[in-house]
Amino acid sequence: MGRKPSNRPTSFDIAYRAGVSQPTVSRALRGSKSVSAATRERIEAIARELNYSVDKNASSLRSQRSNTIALLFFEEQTPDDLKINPFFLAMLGSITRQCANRGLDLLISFQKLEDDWHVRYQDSHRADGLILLGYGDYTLYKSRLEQLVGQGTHFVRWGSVSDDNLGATVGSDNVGAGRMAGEHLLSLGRRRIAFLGQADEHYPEFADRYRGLCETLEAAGIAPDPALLRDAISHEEMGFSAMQGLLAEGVAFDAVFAGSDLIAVGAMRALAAAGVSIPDDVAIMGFDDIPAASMTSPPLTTVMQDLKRAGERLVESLIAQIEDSDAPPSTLDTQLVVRRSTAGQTAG
Amino acid sequence: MGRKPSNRPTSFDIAYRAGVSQPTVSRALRGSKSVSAATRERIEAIARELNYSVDKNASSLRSQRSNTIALLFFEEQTPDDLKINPFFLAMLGSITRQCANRGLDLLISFQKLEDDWHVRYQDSHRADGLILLGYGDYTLYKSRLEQLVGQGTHFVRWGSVSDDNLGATVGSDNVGAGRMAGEHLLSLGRRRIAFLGQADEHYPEFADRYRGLCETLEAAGIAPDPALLRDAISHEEMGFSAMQGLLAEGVAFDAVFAGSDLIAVGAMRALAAAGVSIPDDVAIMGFDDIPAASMTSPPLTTVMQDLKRAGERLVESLIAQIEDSDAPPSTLDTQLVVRRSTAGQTAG
DNA sequence: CATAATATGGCATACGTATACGCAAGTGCA
DNA sequence: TGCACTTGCGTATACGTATGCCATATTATG
Repeated sequence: MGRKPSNRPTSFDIAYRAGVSQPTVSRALRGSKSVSAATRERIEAIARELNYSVDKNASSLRSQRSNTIALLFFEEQTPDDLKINPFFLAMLGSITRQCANRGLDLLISFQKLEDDWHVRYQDSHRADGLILLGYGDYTLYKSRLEQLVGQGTHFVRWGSVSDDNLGATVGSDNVGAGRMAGEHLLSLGRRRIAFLGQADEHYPEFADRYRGLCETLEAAGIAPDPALLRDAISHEEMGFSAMQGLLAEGVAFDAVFAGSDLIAVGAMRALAAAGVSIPDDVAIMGFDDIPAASMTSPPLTTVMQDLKRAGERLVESLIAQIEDSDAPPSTLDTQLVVRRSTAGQTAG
Repeated sequence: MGRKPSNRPTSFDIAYRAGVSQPTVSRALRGSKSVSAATRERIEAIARELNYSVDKNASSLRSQRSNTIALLFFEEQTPDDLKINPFFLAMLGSITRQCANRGLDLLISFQKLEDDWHVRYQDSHRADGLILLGYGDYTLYKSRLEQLVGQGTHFVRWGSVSDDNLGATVGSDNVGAGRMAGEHLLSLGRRRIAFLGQADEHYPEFADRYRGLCETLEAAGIAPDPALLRDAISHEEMGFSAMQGLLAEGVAFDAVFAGSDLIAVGAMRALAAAGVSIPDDVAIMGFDDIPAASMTSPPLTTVMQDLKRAGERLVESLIAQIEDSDAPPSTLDTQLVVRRSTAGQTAG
């Protein structure tokens, strides 16, 4: 192995040149107030000159703090495929930026929901806390969360805020977004609105979105029709087959609210294949505003989540938890993005 | 700060219960051959029972090996926007999986090309090596690479393999892919093929793709027309304006080869806005096969890079370099994905 | 002027593991 | 039986930093 004698400077080297002790170097570089400004500046100059940087491993070992957080993605069933939910990928950018701003390192990993990921990070002092992202059957997910809580592991997750308080949760206001979607579709004169997405306890986010839709319908005096609710998890294929099923049954509908953009994209394919015109015959909207949403034909109306703030809150919340064991749940507003898939007859 | 007395077990605890010394525990868990099978099994059982896991910081400090690699993304000019090139995001999945398979942790970070990212990782023993991903002005990039080489930092980068050997490089066969694209368009009877992408020393990958195209044209007895070469870096807006420029000049062309899918998508918008029919008037193809490529209208013909193997090679190559200072460059084959944007008149 | 309170920085040590070295017991061979 | 060699493990120590505690110098306070 090409291990050189490693003339990498240590804090002792800096100390020697600065004429101080090693602990003083450590204190100076960490900004301790018990080092005079003059001494600190001298030390900083020498450190810069020698290209010194604190050894992360030694520092973390001694201080028992890694200043690192781990970002864990889940896939329901890893289909040996490398596709990642584009929505979570988009959030990655925001989280990364937050971590950088706060001087935290970010470790990332993809996990199968059923694996033993929960013991790996904090026990080994790799990370001070975890951020969990991923759709997946919540009843399975939940057991893992309970173990994390039991271990005292710090974590935040992205998800439905309303349910049981297992750890800190940050999420969009899914019920509100569902209402907003319903109002939008109603305002276009649509009355028979189908929902594609598994709206039960296994997928609380979908359930919340559906609930918002139902609330709006009921407020308008329309009884939600169970025949217009079709299960689908967040994959294009699921959206395609869910829509095929709906069409096959011959149930009448004039609008579709898909639980995610991926589902919507699949559904649009099925509609196109069946010769249904969008939005003339059927208006359709999705959720997430993934990059592809603006490229479908027609471009897809959707609900945009506030990714930037999501990343901020997730990181902030985790840090709060690590430092004070206090992290209130946090709900984010969403925004409707109207495109041609729900445009009135006038729009091009 | 909620720091508990930390009853987390150490290797001493395991040693005590197993009736052996601490070093024996360490050896057993690392699979050293100088521990008998019986002893190892006993130790492993106890470790499992106590939920012990090796302290990463202590281990890395002592062994001077972090078993971590850092993945660095570059953006040319971070537009305060959180959008990341979808092609690189897709590669993330592959790299992550490779790292997991090899028991490596993966640190990720986004950098501005002009920042001082190059000193941060290896010096501090955060990571054993770097994987660099990103488009960007190569003349600027290059100076950073030279510094990395000077420091003796281990790194691999994704890029154009043909040029100067600054560190290990893994990349697609861009020249070959350019040829393939040219042949495809020629086979459709197109003769006036525009190229959108900055094909100079600043962007070697685009230059390679363009070169492949030119080689094919020349082999067919067609002289490449400089008027059909338009600069564009990999952003949708650049593709849009490049195409607008081309249209404004009134140069005749019947096909477009875009240096990336993002450029192609932008160009398609400009074509659509100008009332040019795709593919009847102009055939267009891109490069990368990003998820959105299949959703444009018409769906975009493109060149698919082998992401799975790319991730494998990048990680393998980096490990080889860390262990033996040996890492040959590696070129990957690409594959043409024909969709309707270049389909013959017959196809739907 | 005496005493107390700060400010500054040194000394000793701990964080938890991995490895060079040595030692004892066991094995093979003559 | 004697010797070289291997197996299996303990002893001692190093990796590089951060921090509790103490000593000295400095200043404030009466």
